[in-house]
Amino acid sequence: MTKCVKKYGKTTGRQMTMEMVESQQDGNAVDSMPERDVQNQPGQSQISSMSQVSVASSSAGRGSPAVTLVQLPSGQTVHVQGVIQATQPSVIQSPQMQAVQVAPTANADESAESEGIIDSQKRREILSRRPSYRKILNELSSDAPAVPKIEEEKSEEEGAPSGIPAMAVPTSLYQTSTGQYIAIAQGGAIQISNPASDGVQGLQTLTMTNSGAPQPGATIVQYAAQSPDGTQQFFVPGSQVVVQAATGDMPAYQIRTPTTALPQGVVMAASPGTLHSPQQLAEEATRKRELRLMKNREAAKECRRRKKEYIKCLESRVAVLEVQNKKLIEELETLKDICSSKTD
DNA sequence: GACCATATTCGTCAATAAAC
DNA sequence: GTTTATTGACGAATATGGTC
Repeated sequence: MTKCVKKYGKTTGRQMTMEMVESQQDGNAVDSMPERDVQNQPGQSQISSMSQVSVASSSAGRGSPAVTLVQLPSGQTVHVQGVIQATQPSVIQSPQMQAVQVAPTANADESAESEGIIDSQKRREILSRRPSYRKILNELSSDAPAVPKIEEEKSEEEGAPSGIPAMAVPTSLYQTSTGQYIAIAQGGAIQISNPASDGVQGLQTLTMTNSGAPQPGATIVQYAAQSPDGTQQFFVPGSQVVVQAATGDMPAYQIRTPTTALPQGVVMAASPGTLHSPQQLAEEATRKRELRLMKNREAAKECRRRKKEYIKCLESRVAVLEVQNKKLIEELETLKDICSSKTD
């Protein structure tokens, strides 16, 4: 694997550059592509492979621009409408471009007085963030149909896919020391989510059918990292224990009645709504923080994925524009030749 | 193999935009 | 105005490649 050239240090500006360093032809999956917070994308650049872009043109009707088919190195075929197009919004929106144009004031004093305000406004505008990658890309795709849209996340919002029973809305969420998440839904269903796996594949739901009447007060989940017999245990209401088998590809869970007191390493958490003591409040705050961190963690992952997709889209666009540019140059040369032969 | 430099990945924080 | 989503920035951990 070839190394990447570091684009800039940490003390310098961290503005995103689209400058690519090396090329990689294999078209890796997004997740396998190396990145440094997308400061450099050695696995992304296809600029050097422009020679592999093939073009097929077809003329459109009168007044409408010709449609060009561009075959990208990745095998993707892109329809490019017209060689000369109306000005399109730049896909790379510099924050400076968003700076407010301040009209000159007639009164110099007022101007001086408002200078500080204007400066702060300008600074604020300059520092303001550009629209999200999803938005930029979707706007791009509305301008140019060849640009793929970043799809809205549907897997979570639209519920479980067909064939998989819909999950109950969790009322309490806990994380074990091994990184698994345990959600207790209304009705007693326990959902165990393994963050290492994808989506619902990492979810197991345990429905308590024999737990009897719920205990008054807090819903208690107790988690033991490992019991003496090599299993993971989750203690649930009704003085019962959900035991996870330690071996096997498919984790098996079993409801047991505990025979001993709480093993070492048991973590207890109380559900919201029944908090009274400062300790419980602190636990609730911790729980909320964990939830927030978990959500942000997932959001960061998603953001990075979109960013990679966005950069891939930009690279495709560069490839298309390179081809167009080449065509224009060739056309210009042809016209020049025709003109020179006529004058002779 | 040890060590170093650099690259990559990931979690977190904080600022901002967008949604409500 | 509050909540939620998004994303740049940062640092830590880890991976990778080169040199001795």
